[in-house]
Parts: sequence; structure tokens; C-alpha cells
Amino acid sequence: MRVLRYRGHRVETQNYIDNTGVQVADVVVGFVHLEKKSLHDVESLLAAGAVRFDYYCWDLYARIFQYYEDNPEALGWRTEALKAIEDNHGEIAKIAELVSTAIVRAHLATMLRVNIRYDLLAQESEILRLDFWAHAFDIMKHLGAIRYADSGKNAGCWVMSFAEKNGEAVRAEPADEDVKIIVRSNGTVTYVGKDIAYHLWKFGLLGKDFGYKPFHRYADGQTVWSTAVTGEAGAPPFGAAAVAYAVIDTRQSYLQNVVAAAFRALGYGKQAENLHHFAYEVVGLTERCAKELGVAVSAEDKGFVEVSGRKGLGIKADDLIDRLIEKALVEVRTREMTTDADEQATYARMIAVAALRYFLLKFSRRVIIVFDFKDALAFEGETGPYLQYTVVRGRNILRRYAEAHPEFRSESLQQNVSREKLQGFLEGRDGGDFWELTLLAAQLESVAEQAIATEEPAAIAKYAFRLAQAFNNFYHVHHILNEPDAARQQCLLFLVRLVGGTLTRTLDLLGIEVPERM
RNA sequence: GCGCCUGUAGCUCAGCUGGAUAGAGCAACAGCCUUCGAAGCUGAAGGUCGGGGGUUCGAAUCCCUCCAGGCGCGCCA
Repeated sequence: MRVLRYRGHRVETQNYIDNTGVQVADVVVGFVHLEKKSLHDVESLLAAGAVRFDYYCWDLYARIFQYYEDNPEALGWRTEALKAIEDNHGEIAKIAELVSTAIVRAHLATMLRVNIRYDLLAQESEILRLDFWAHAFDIMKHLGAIRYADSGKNAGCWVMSFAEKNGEAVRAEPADEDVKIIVRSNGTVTYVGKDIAYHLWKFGLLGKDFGYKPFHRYADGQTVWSTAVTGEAGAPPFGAAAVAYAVIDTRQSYLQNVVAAAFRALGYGKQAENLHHFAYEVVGLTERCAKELGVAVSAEDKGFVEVSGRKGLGIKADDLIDRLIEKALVEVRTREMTTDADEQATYARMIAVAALRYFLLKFSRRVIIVFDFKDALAFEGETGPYLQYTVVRGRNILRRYAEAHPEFRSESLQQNVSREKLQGFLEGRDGGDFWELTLLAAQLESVAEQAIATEEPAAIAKYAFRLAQAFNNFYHVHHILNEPDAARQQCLLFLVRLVGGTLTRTLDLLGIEVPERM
């Protein structure tokens, strides 16, 4: 998102809220049947704030799942809850709404800690209640992208042929296995159906829009909007995109292909091409890490342990962030760069976030990240703090120089360094090193373009690291403040400013802020 | 069975629109703080790029094949 924006694209970030799905239903079932709680009880629990509601639901979700395992007949509760939620009927629907909203709020807060924001929360409830599917269904029937199966194993269902040859959808009469059911024989729509409708809307092809209402306002005034059945005035236009990235893990590839196939069957070939499945691999845990969490590791050993909400096996983002901040704070204090507690806290937060974000971004999206506290908590080597430290070192040089030369303005270095001087500098002693560093710093834009073309944010992360390494090397070899030749010194300072500026911008693309000192 | 992905140093990974002696980080070893803050830097060590064929002047990179592993292929989402 940041990289696209940097390259001049208008981008909006949506988060699909599956507020009518089984996960919400299961948590509601947990409240109602396991805990015998009423709507009022859940409201009180939430209002009291004695427990973290999101953590509470996480545990409850694992508990109800365990209960289903032991009592399969209890699955009827889920079906009941799902229906009530879909029909928006009764106390169960109200609890579901309460739970979903509270969880989304908690999610927004957690994501904000690591510099992630949203523009729009697209809720499944509105896709249902505003008849997005019915609309999409009409279009699909009208254009013959979908057909009714009146015999065979899918009798009574509306299905879409999914066989493809050379990327073209084949409409030939159908072997059953190349068919995806879109509408069940009981008349209800499957998940893919809803997803097709949502994606048609994303591209402005549905001929229908959501209502919108403000959901949350960030401290700087930016509003997060949510879809709504009856909207309020003042919402910016959403959707109608030229290009869409569906950021979902790689296991959903099949379904994303179904959506793209539906687009092609509808004659929207161009949009199908611009519908990118930004598939990333999942995160697993090392065996040691799972043990640390007190979970018995199953024998099937594939080198990592799968994260599973159902089993309650995972690491809560806030816990990890807390641990990172705690560790960063110790480092900040040891280094005694400031005694101001607020300042210390600010730096610790920035460093912690940098460590986490870089850790997640340095891997290409195709490899499974096997999580381990040892690696994720590292602040040395190829890490976020290393990059921040590099920028701070550069700034310190400029700051120290400015202290000794009160008239110095780093912004005017550009003018101080004439073309002739710079040329002499680059051709002179160690000119090759300087030239290499300059060249590397000039590559940000092309690296960004490449990251977009290959859909690989890790390319930015790797570039930041290479640039930081080159700068640290330069920093070590050339002593700038003791440089006797004034003209040369200006050139060196110019280089420091150039690289520091580029690295700062690169880190910004990674969502990493740089502390004043570290 | 079919489809997608992965296999590179002890470990974790870059490099894959072909180009010179294959690169980092971690770990381990040897050094560098009276000098812009050592969250740093330097050195040495570590590799049949899963195996085999092919294309090419040239292959980790492209093609074929085999092996190993992961993930998908639901009237779940």
C-alpha cells in the first residue's frame, strides 16, 4: 500500500469483516451455551473492562471448539446461531453484533500499534442485507456465467464451470468435477458467491453501492468508515478500482481462481487480470516456541507447528508487541540516551515496531515464516533496529557538524557542493566507493517499481538493508568531522544527507519510523 | 490422481525477466571502543545451488524428468 502510494497510485485499504460467519457464531454459542450468558451479561463483561474482551473470545473460541469435538451433537447450536445471525433475528444476532464490533475495535487498536490503518471495513452483513449477491446472481444468470444443474450429484444447485484451457474459461458441457457450486440446493449462497459479488463491487461492476458510516477516528483525524445498510452523508467514494489486491494467504488460491474465472465468464477479462491474489504463506511456530506456549507438540513433525485458533495455539500480536517494547526499553535505558520517561517509551515503541515489521517483511511472501522469539526479538544484524540505527548515525554526524558550525544548514548542502567539486570528489581518492553508494541510493524508485511488478515487498526490505550496510561501511572508513579538506568534507556531508534521506524514505515505505536518538 | 508453491553454507533466508570468483544474517572462531555512539565494523571458516538430462558462448536462474516436503482440489468460510 505504501509503495503503491509512493509511486503515485491512489490506494484505499479495506478490511473484509466476516461478521456473519462461523467464527462469530461459535463465539456467540460459547457465550450462550457454555457460559449461559445473556446479551446483558456480555454487555456488562465488555463495559466492565476487567478482562481483555478479545483475549476472552480467543479462549472461548478454543473452548467451544473443544466442546464440539467432545459433543458433536452440539454443532446444531452453530447452525442455529448462523441462521439467527444471517436473518438478523433475536438476541443471538444482537450478541453477534456486539462481539463482532468489539473485536474489530480491538483489532484496529492492535494494528495501529504497528502502523497499520484502514480506510474501510467492508462487512459481510451488508453484502447480505443489501442484496449484493442477488444482484450479482442476476448478472451471472443473465450473461450465462452460471447454470442450474437439474441432474447429477449437484442437482438443484447453481454451478459455474471452472475448467480452463489456456486461461480461457471453457463452457463445454460439464463433467461434474470441473464445476464449483455457487448456490446450494437449499437456495443459500456459498462464500465464493459473496466474494464474487464483493469483487464486482470493488471494480464498480455491480451497479450497486454500500451505505457508509464512520466507525472510528484516528488521533490525527483520519476516519475509518464501515459499510452500513443506511449510510450517513460525508463518506468519500469507495471502490470502483482499476486494480485490486486481495491480500489473503496462499491456501485460498483455489477460491481466488474461481472469482477470476467468474469475471472472465462475465466478459470482464481485463478486470480479471487486474484482480491480483496477493498470496502469502502462513506463519508457523518452531517446536521450541510451541513448547514455550505450553502446548504439547504433535508428533507429525514438518519442521514447524501450525498456528490454530481452534486449538488456541498462537501468539497474540499485543503480547508479542509488549515483549518487544519491554526489551527495547531495556536497551534504550542501558544506552542512557535520554532520561525522559516519555521519550524512552516513544523510542522503545518505534524500535519494537521496526523489529517486528522488518522481521515480517524481510521474507519473500512465498516462504513459510517459522516464528521463534529468538529471531523475532533480535535487534542486531539484519533487523529493523539496525536500519534505524544507521539513519541515526548519519543524523548524528550532521547534528555534530551543525553544532560546531552554527551557520550550517543541511538543506543548503546541495548549493554548497558545486557540480565541479562533486565530479572531482567522485573521480578522486575513494571515488569508486562514493559512486557506488550514490548509485545504490539512486535505485529506490526502480526497486519500488520492481516490488510492485513482482508483488514482493521484501524487495524493499532487502534494498533498505543493502543501503544501510553500504552506509555503515562508509561511516566506518571515512571520518567526516575530522576531514581537513573543507570541500571534500562538504561532499561527504552531502553524501551522508543523500543516503540518510533515501534510507529514511525507504523505511517509511516499510512502515518504520526512526527515533531521534538510539 | 490433478493443480499451485518450496528445496541454495550448520540454522534462517536473498539471488530466479540467463552473464564474470554464488551472497547476507544468525551461530561458532580471531580482531577493532582516548576518534562522527560497538544496536556497529573487519578478518578467516563454511556451498556437488535436491538428483539427472537438455537449450546456450554461458544456467542457481529457462525447458524436460525424477526425488523430497508443504498447501489446495467441500452444498465450510
